[in-house]
Amino acid sequence: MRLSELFFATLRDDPADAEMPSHRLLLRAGYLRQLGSGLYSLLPLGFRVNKRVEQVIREEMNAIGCQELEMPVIHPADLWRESGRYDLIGPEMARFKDRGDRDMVIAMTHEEVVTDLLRDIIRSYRQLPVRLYHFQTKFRDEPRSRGGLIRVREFVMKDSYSCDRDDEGLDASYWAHHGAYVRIFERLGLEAIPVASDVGMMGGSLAHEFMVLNPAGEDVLVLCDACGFSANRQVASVKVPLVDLGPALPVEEIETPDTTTIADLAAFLGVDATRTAKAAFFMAGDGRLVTAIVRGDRDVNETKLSNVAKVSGGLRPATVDEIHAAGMEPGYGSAVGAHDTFVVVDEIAAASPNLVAGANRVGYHLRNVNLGRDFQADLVADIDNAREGDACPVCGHPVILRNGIEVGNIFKLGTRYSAALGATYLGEDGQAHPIVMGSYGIGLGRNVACIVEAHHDEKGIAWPDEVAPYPAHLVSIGTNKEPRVGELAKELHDGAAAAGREILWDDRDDSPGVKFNDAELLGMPWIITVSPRSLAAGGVEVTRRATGQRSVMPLDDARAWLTGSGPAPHLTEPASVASQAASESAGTRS
RNA sequence: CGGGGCGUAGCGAAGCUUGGCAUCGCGCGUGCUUUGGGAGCACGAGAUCGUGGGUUCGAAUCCCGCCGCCCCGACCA
Repeated sequence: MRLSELFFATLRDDPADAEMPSHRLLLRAGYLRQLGSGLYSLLPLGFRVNKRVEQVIREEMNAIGCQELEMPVIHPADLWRESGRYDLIGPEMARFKDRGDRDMVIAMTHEEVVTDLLRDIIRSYRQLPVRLYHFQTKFRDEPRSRGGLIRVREFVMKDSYSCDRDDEGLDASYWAHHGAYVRIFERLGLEAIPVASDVGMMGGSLAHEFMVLNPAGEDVLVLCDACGFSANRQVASVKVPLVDLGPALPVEEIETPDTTTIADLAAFLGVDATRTAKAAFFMAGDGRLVTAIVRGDRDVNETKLSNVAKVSGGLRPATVDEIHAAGMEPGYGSAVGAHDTFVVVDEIAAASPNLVAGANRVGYHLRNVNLGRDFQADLVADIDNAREGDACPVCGHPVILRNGIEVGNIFKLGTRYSAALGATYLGEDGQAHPIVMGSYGIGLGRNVACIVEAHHDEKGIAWPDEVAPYPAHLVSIGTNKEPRVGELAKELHDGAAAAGREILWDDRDDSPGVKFNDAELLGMPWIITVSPRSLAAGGVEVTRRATGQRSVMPLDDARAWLTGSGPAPHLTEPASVASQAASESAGTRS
C-alpha cells in the first residue's frame, strides 16, 4: 500500500479532546475518526487492525470447537419481552417501531436470539454440546462514553454462547473459554488478569472478567501479590479482623453534638472507628428504602448491596425526607427504631457487639447497640467494600487495589434464558430439560485501544506483529539523488504485495524527518529504510519499532523476507539506551 | 442525571474581561530551491466565530434559550 494513496491523515498536534494515549495516538496516526459521542469510524488502518484482532479471536474460538455464525442487529421486542429484559433494561437499550408499528430493539447483546435459535434447532441431547459465536455490532446507549475506544456506544463484539446438557458440560465449556481467552490476550500482547466478577445484568452464577491494568480503568481490582488472588472489588471479600468487645451491655444514650461523620464521632468519644456503626441510606428502583449498616471504619459496596438486597432498577442515595419518613436521622442514623425500610447489615458489623450507633435524634448516639436485641436485620450479608492493605481472603497477605479495563468476560448463565424462552432438549430419560448456557464476550475496539495503551512510546504506536495493520513500513529517501532507491522500493513493495504480504510504502515526496516521524507514529513492527546511504552500506536498513534496534539487511535477504521465503531480520546490535527506555515504557505499561 | 470545562479555517490556539476590518502556528494548493530526523522563499485558497433569539448604530465579544463535545461522579458487558 502506497502511503500516497492511503485514505488517512496524521495530525501533528494532539487532538484537544483526547486524553488517553490510545485515543490520542489512534487519532493522530489516522486510524480513527470520531463521528459523535461514543461513535467512531475506523479508517483503513484501524479497520485492518480490527480485522487482525478478529482473526486471532476467530482462530482461538474455532480451536475450542466454536462455530461462527451471524445474528441480526435488529430484534423484535417481543423476544426481549419473553426473557423479561425488555422492561428490566432501561434507556441503555435503543428501541424503535418499524413501519408496521411493531416494537423493535437494537441489539445490545444476543442471548435472546441465540436462545431462540436453540429452541428452534435443538431437539435432543444428541445435538449437545454446541458452541456458537459471531462478531456483531452492539449498541448500548451508555450514559457516558469515554477514553476514545475504551467505552463507546456502538461497537463490534465477539460474543459466544455455549449450550450444554448440564452443569458439568457448562463447566467444561466455561473453562474451555477461559483457556481460549488466556491464549487470545497473550497473542494480542495484553497482560490480562482473570478476576472473579459480578454477574451484572446477564444473570447467572459464575463470572470472570479479563482485566488489563490501566490507571484509567473503570473497575477496581483487588489483587494479592503473594498468592495471585484477584477479584473485582464488586465481589471481593477480604478478611477484616473482628474486634471482640465482650458480652452485650445495656444501651445508653449519649449526647454527641456536631458528630455527623464517623471521624467526628470517634474523635469526640475517643473511641476507635471500629467500635462504631455506620448507616447508609439508598432508595432502590423498586421503591424500597434500603438501609445499609457497616462497621464504622468500613464502607458499603453498592454493587454487593444491590445484589444481596435483590434490588431492581438500581440504587441512588436517599433524600433526607425519605430517611425521615422511615424514622431515621441522617448524621445520627441507625436501624434502631427504624420502620418501613429494608435493613441490610454487613457481616463484620453483625459480628461486632456493643457498637456506637446513631440515636436517630440530632446530637445523640447510642452506646452498646447490638444486632438482634436493639435492631433487626432483614438480611445479614457481605456488603463490605475492600480496601488497599486489607487481608487477602486466601493467604492473608495485604491486598493491593489497581484500576483495570475489562477486555473480556465469561459468564455461566445456567438456564436463565433457556428456561424463560423454552429452549429445551429431550434427555436420555425422555424428559425435556432446559439447555444449560454460558455467554462470553470480547469487545474488539476496546482491545485495540488496550493494545495501544500497552504498546506505545512518546513517538507513537508500536504494534505487536500479530495485530499490526502491515508487517513493515518502507521508507524511501533520496530518490532524486539516486534513481535506484525508487526502483528498489517499488520492487520490494510490489514483490511483497504479489506474495500476498502487503507492506506500507511511504512513497510521498516528503522530507526524511516527516517520513520517519510518521513511520514511528503509525507503528508498524518493522521500519525499512531504502536510501543512497543504505545502498552504500549493502542493502536496506531495518529497524525494530518497539526496541529501536537496527541493522543493515542485504537486498536478497530483504526480498526473501518480504515475499515470505526468508526469515525476518535478526538483530544482534543491542538496543541503544534511549530506545531501550522507550521500549520499556511501551512494553511494561500494562 | 449532578459537577466542571470547551465550541473561532482540516488540526492546535489567540481575540471575549473593556462591543468597532477575523488573527497566529501547523497543515493544504501553485512555482522554484531542498531531501537521513517534522526544510526555505514567493504567491494563494480556506471561517455564515456551534445554533436560535435578544440588547446595540454596530456582537466572535454582552444577555437568554437550545445543541454538541470532553473530563469527574452516578451508571454500566
